[in-house]
Amino acid sequence: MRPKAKEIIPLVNEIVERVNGIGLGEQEAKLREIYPEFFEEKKAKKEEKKGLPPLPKAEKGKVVTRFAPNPDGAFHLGNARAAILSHEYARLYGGKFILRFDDTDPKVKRPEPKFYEWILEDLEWLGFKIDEIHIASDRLEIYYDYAEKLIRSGKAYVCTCKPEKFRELRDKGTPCPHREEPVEVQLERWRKMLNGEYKEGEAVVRIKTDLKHPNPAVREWPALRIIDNPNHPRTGNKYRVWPLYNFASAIDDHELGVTHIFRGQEHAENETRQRYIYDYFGWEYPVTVHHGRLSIEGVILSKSKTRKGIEEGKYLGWDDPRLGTIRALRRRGIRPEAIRELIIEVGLKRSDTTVSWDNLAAINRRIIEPIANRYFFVADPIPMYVDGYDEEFVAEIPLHPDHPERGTRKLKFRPGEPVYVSGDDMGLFKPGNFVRLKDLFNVEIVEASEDGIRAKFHSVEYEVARENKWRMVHWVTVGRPCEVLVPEGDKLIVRKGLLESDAHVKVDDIVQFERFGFVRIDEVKDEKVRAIFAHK
RNA sequence: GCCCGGGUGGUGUAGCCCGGUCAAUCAUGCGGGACUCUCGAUCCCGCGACCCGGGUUCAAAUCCCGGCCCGGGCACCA
Repeated sequence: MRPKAKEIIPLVNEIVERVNGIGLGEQEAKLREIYPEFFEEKKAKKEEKKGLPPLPKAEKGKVVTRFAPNPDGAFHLGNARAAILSHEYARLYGGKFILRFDDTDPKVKRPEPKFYEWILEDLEWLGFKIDEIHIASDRLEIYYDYAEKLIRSGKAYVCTCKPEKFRELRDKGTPCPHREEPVEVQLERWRKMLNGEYKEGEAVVRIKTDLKHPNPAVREWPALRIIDNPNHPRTGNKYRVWPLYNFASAIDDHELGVTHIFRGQEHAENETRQRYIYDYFGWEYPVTVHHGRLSIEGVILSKSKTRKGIEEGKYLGWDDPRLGTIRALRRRGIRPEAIRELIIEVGLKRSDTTVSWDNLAAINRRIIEPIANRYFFVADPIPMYVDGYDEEFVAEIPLHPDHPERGTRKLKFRPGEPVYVSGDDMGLFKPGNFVRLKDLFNVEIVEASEDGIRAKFHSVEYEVARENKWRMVHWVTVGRPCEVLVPEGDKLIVRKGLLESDAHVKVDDIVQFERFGFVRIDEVKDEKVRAIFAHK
């Protein structure tokens, strides 16, 4: 057919033209009649695409996954990748999903009590069913036990080298003087670590590895260290020997029966380290899936940057609409299903991905479009004085064009009183131009300036506006004060204006301000409304 | 410097393991149109990509070698 494309194209165009001429309902009816399979196929195809690829070595009912955040900051879209994949596969295989707080660094990445709660809250908001919750700081005795076992079996030792000295030896591939000392000596030092005879930085438990491992960074990696006065938010100063990430993770993944691990590719090398422990104990290492880093265009995800911004007063808090934390997305009116869908779409790729906001917005729009009621919000209002219509006129507009059953809202026009239109539409208000005040009537612009617009009534009928292709604008007469916070990259723009008085909105509603965009109602104080912009 | 990983339209993704069915999927975006009292939604049509070079082969996005580019790791952090 291809060589004949030139002849076919006009034919196709003609047919398309004809089909478009017969109206949508009729088109569908006709199609069902002549080609009923089409509808079934379409559905089947969609479902097939949605799913995640099968998980290697996964047995129905036996998959156990976990998500192990450090509660030192709010949960964000980047973390959500590992979390959602873990949870999704647990559900897919009828398995178990574990939340484990990895709060073993009371010093550099200090956990804070509120983040334990927030993470749980955010996961629940995302629709997670959490089967078990564990907190690493409750489990120190368990880590101690395993550490001692490793020391006894000569697989680990207590090293009291100065860090710089140790690094030097390690890089050369030579053992440090403590490595080969007898077990009794090691155990004695281990006791000294626990009872406080060594101070912070003076001793560390190391796991024996291949001294010639090509990557010096995995050689003789540290498993537990001392922290003086940890003042841990959950255990205070009860414990001063704390496991490092690799040790605690390795032990817990085994102890909790984790079968599949999802984590960022930055952890690939940690797996090599952790495997030593599995080998020493003869355990089977879980199946691991490494994914790339997920970021979203123009949104800040980094915990340290966020914290700094908050401290400097640049951000309103962890849920500032400019941020990529889950609470910030929620505050903007992004639905959990949209986040889940996005992450499933991005999938298991190992390369880093930066998705565009458009992409998330498109998914979210599809979800909220049917639920969001419509209202008129006039940003930067400008009065328009209309001559030539001397009666009161009540415009009754459906709350949602596709759902008349939800009822209507009423906007009243009173002769002699101005209607307010948006400064954003100034380009349409040129003398001699015609515009339609949506659901009210058509006017001709007589004069226009930033201070006010004079217009002349033309006609009521919508059809007149449509035939002439006149543009349509939204408007209010009396409105309640309303501001919309619009995140734009690093800036948070405040749009002030008037919201139609018949808008009975409450906090958490996701609505559409017509011709402005979808917003979530953030606060309603007396008459005043604050909303946060989600997307067009 | 040393050690991993990755490069498919503007963006994201499928395909790569097991070479042909790929003149390459789907979504988003962009352009055009239909419909509609929103510049929204819906529907239709269109645009646009296999990092580069070599090799193997009848046949390469897919296998091999080399190069380039981009991420990540190299903490007594997680």
